[in-house]
Amino acid sequence: MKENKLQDSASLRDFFRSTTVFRHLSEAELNGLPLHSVPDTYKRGAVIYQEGSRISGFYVVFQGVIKIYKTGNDGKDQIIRFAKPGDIMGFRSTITGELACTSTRAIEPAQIVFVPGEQVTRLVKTNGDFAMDLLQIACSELREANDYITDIAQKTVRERLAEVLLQLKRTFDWDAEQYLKINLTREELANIVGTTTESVIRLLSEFKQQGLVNIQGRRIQILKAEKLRLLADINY
Amino acid sequence: MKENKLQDSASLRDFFRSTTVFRHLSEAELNGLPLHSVPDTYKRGAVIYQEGSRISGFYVVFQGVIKIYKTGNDGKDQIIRFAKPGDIMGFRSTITGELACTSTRAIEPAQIVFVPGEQVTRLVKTNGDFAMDLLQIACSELREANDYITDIAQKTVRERLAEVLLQLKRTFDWDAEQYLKINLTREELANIVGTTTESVIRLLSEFKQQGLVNIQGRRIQILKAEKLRLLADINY
DNA sequence: CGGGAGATTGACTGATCTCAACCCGGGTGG
DNA sequence: CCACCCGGGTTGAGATCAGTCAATCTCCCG
Repeated sequence: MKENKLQDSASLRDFFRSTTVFRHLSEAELNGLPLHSVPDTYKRGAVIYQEGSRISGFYVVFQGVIKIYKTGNDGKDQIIRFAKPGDIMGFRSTITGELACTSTRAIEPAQIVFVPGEQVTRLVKTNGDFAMDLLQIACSELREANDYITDIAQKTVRERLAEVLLQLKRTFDWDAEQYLKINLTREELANIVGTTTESVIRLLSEFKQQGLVNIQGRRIQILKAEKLRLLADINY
Repeated sequence: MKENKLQDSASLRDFFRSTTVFRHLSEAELNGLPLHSVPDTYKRGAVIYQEGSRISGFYVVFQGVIKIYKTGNDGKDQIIRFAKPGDIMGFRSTITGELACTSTRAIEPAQIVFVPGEQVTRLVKTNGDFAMDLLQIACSELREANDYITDIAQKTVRERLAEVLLQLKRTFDWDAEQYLKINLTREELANIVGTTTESVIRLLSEFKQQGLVNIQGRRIQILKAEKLRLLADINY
C-alpha cells in the first residue's frame, strides 16, 4: 500500500501549514508531527478504518476523496459526509476514546497521513488556538448534522436528491461544462440521500426530463441550479 | 421572569463544580463565572432563544428540561435533543460565531444561567482540560447526531418510535412504576421520531395492545423494554 | 465471447401521510 | 351553574410516495 518518495517533507509541511487544522501550530509544534512520513495510499474502494475499530489518532487526508458512512443493521450504508484534502477523519473517536462510529472508504485514490492521538491531545491542552480550531470543526460538523437530521425527517426523497446535488456541486466543484467533479455510483448517491438505488435513478431521469440536469453515466451536469434550489426547499 | 434569592452563590458554585462542563476550573477561574447571578426562569413553553438569533454565550441549564429543535420550512419542528440540568446550550453558535441553527423552549419549568462567550473562549484558550471537556461534549453530540441520521434514513417509523421510547427512559429516568418522568405531547413525540401526530398515536396504541407499554394520557409506562429493543433494532 | 457489476425499467405493494370528523376535559364567561 | 370553546387526542377512509422484486440492459474486462 505504501509508495515511496511520493512526498518530501517540505511539501507535507506546506500542506499542514496551509490547509489543515494544524495550520496555527508553532514551528516547534509542527516539527512534532510526522512530516517525514510517506502518506499511506489507498485505491478507490479501499477501507481506511471500520466502524467499531479502535482509533488512536487523526487521519489527515492529503489527497483524494473519502466517504464516511455508517452501516445500518440491514447492511445498508448511510453516507454521513465526505473528506477531502485537508480534512481530518477519526477525530471524534480520538477525542472521546470511543470506538469508531463510522467506516471510511476511499472513493478516489487517496493519500492519508496519520497523526497519533497523544500528539493531538497534547496540542489541545497546550495550544489554545489549536483547541479552538478543532472545536470549530466539531461545531461546524454538528450544524451540518442537525440540518441533515431535519432534512431527512421532513423532506421528500425528491427534495433531498435535489439538495444533495447542489451540495455535491458546492463541495466538489465542477468543470467548465458544469459537470460535477465527483464520481459516485447510483447506490452511493442513494446512500447519501437516504433512499434506494431505483428511486435515485427514477428521480435523476425525471430531473433530466425537466432539463434541470444532464446525465452521462456517472457524470452529472447541473443545468438549472436555481430550479433545483426551489425544488429542494419548497414543499408542494 | 426573574425571581430573587432562588439561588445563593454557594449553591451555584456547587452546581458548576459538580455537574457542568466547568467542573474542572480552578477556584480563580470559577470566580470569573456569574456565580452570584440569579438564574433566569422560564415557564413550560417559554422560548430561550430562536433559530437565527445571535448567541453570545453558553446557556447552562440549572433546572428543568429544554427541547432543542429546528423548524422546517413547512413549519414542522424537528426535535434534535433535550437539555437537562448541567447541560449547556448554544455553545455551537458561541464557538463558531454563526447564528443559532436551533430554537430552544422549556418543556418543564427551567432556570438557566448565562455565561458570556468571551469568558468561555478565554477558558478554552487557557485551560486545556476545559477545552478537552468541551471537545468531548461536542464529539459526543456528533456521534448521537450521526446515529440519528442513520436511524431516520433507514428505519421505519415503528422502529424509531420504539427506539425513542427507550431513549426517553434512559435520558429522563422513570418512577417506581416504570412511568417515564417526562411530559410530552403526542406532537412533541412525533417531532422527535420524525413523523406525524396521528402515526404516533396509532403506533402507541399498537404497542399498548401488544403489552409493550401502558399509556395514561401523557404518562407512558415502559412494560417490556427488551421487546421494544427487538422492535427497534431488527428489520422485518 | 462469457461473466459480472452497475444501471434501468416495470409492476406491484404497503407503510405512512393527509384530511376530516369527532371526542374529551378543563377553563371561562354569561 | 351550565353552555361554550379550545387545545390536544383519537379514529377512519383514502391517497400516494417510495420501497421491493424481478427482468433486462449495457458496458467493460479478462
